[in-house]
Amino acid sequence: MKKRHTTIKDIAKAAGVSTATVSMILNKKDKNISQPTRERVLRIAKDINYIPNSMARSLVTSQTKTLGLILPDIVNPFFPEIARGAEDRAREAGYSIIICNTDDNVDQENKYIQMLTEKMVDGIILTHSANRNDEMSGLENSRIPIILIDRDYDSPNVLGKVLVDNSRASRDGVNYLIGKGYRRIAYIAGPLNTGTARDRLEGYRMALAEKGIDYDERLVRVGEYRSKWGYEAAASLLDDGMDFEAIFCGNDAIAIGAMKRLRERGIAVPDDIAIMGFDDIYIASMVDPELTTIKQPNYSMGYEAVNMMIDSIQGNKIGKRNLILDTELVVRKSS
Amino acid sequence: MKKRHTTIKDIAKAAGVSTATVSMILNKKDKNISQPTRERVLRIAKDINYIPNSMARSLVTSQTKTLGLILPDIVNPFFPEIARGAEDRAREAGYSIIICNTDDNVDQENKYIQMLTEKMVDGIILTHSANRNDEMSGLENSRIPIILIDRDYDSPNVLGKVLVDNSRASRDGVNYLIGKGYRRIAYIAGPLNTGTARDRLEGYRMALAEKGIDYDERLVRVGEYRSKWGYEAAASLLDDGMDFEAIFCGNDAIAIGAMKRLRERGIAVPDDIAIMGFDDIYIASMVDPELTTIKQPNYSMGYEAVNMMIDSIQGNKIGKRNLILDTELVVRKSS
DNA sequence: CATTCTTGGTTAAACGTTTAACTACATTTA
DNA sequence: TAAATGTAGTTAAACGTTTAACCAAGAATG
Repeated sequence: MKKRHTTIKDIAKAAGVSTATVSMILNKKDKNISQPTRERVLRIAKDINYIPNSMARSLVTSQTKTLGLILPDIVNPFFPEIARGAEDRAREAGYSIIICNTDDNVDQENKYIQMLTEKMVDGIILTHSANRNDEMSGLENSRIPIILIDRDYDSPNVLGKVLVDNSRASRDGVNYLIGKGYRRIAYIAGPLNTGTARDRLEGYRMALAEKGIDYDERLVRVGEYRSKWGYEAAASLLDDGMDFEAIFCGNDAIAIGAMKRLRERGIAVPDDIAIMGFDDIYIASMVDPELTTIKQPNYSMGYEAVNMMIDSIQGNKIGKRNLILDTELVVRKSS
Repeated sequence: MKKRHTTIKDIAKAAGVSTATVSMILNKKDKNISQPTRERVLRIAKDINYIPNSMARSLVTSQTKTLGLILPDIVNPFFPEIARGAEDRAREAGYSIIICNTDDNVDQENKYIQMLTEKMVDGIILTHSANRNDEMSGLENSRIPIILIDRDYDSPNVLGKVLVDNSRASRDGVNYLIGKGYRRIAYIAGPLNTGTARDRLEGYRMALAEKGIDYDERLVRVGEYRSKWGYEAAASLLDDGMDFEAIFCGNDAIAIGAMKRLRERGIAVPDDIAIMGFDDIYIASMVDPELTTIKQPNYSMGYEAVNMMIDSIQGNKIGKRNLILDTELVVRKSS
């Protein structure tokens, strides 16, 4: 009593036509099929509740209508919106998305690329985890098209990129702070083995340089993209007796951690010290005071990456394409 | 110049054996294959960088090693952990996960079930979106195994459930508040067409009843699971001139919204009014004051659901199985 | 009226695996 | 020594589609 699914053959038999005919009708490649036949076949298909088997189809067309989405960790509030944007565009185009969490582990990433290759996905959207010291990444010898998202990386294998200009965004943010009159601005950075952290730090330095403010490296702390780090770094800045009027943070998580510590020390934000984040994660508008930050277009990144992928799959070989999306300064209460 | 992948046939030819032999070796069903042959085949497979085509395999085995995960919205901070738990267990077992966002739209859910069926996933993990007025749900005539998560629903088609006892958890939470001496406790509920909201409200009433506190319906507001609703409901409670010492909220989002409004009105939490949430989302520990709440085991829910699914796929037909996971009262500063 | 087009299909191969059934030979066992 | 068992494979069908190539008969064209 093996559960057999109804197939195109069943329809063919019931309708008294060949499977080819059925296939053509179901795929609307039916210019030369008579109306009565078409209707009969469609009717029967509906009656027996026919569901196509896309494995079989994929085997012959070598298209799975499936995309892989590899990112560090869906639990990190930065990524769900990306995933959602990706999924939305995918659905519109009839694609589905397999999701993979790497925890920024290159080995894991490589395994996933391999797995997705076996599953014959039509493309991969990748937030690449390679650190600078990249041992040969699986990205390099993948045979399926890859679009990079959020993090830049150079490889002949990537077909496109969707990024933001972190350095510029960061510069704009610091400029805003300077414009508000703050001069001594501390910076709590993320890990410098990531390109985003390097670029953001560079933007910070550029902004200072442009306004003729000296770069004081004692005001800069390098760590991780986590609120725990912000919490620690803020303490260390205070304990070192630095004087500063504002803290620009590598991302919102850091900012929130820092704010927490300042609050514990009885320092008022923004009256005593202003705080600025980066990302505009969901939480940013809910903390007290609401966080001024630089909004990354996460949803759009996901959406556009998939869009680019689909464009390219459908043969509009636009060649290598890079998309730089705009960030937006979101002024709230913390500055 | 069509891009052809290397197949098992290429290996077979190069090794001078049949494809069956290669297949057996690659799948470790190779009891009666000689060691030299085995080594030769493996060698060649590696050399030509062979990658199996799982479409072809799936077609014959009718197993895709893929699971569908249908949930309302991955952007809602409640769900990423579930997704992560699911993905982690899936990966351990060699499965991958297709993710689907329904926005609590039953039509969308049905379309996804259909799509996943076409893709021949081995199972579906579903946070069901049906409201009470459920027009025939696609769940009912799916032919693939379904495991329900977070939201209960009765259907012969579901193979198992992973839930928490919302009513009990809620009762425990309110009991805690009562234990702390609060008597007049308001309740800001989620939408009562969801089972979770109904159960949580019931728990609230039970706790009151047990301690002989009158249920005052003017202290109860019903709305949505969003912080905006908490923000509005808090205002309405205050504006109606109700007196109360604590607010128990249907979830953390509501609680955060309510806290925001109280702050704006200059009401101190917890000194003037205590607040308690439900879920323990990531943000809960970052707001000020940190939110006392009831932790749902989201990661475990995802993990266990997939685990149950895999168990059942692998033939350990344990029959219909329901798993009720424990919640945990997390006492922080807001109460 | 012979030819070409159109209409309405059919046939059969192909996609890349897995797997049940078979073979051929060598070795054990009764 | 005949039968059974073990070893090392091979053959071929099957999974459910798609699609290029073919076909037959009537309609239109020159």
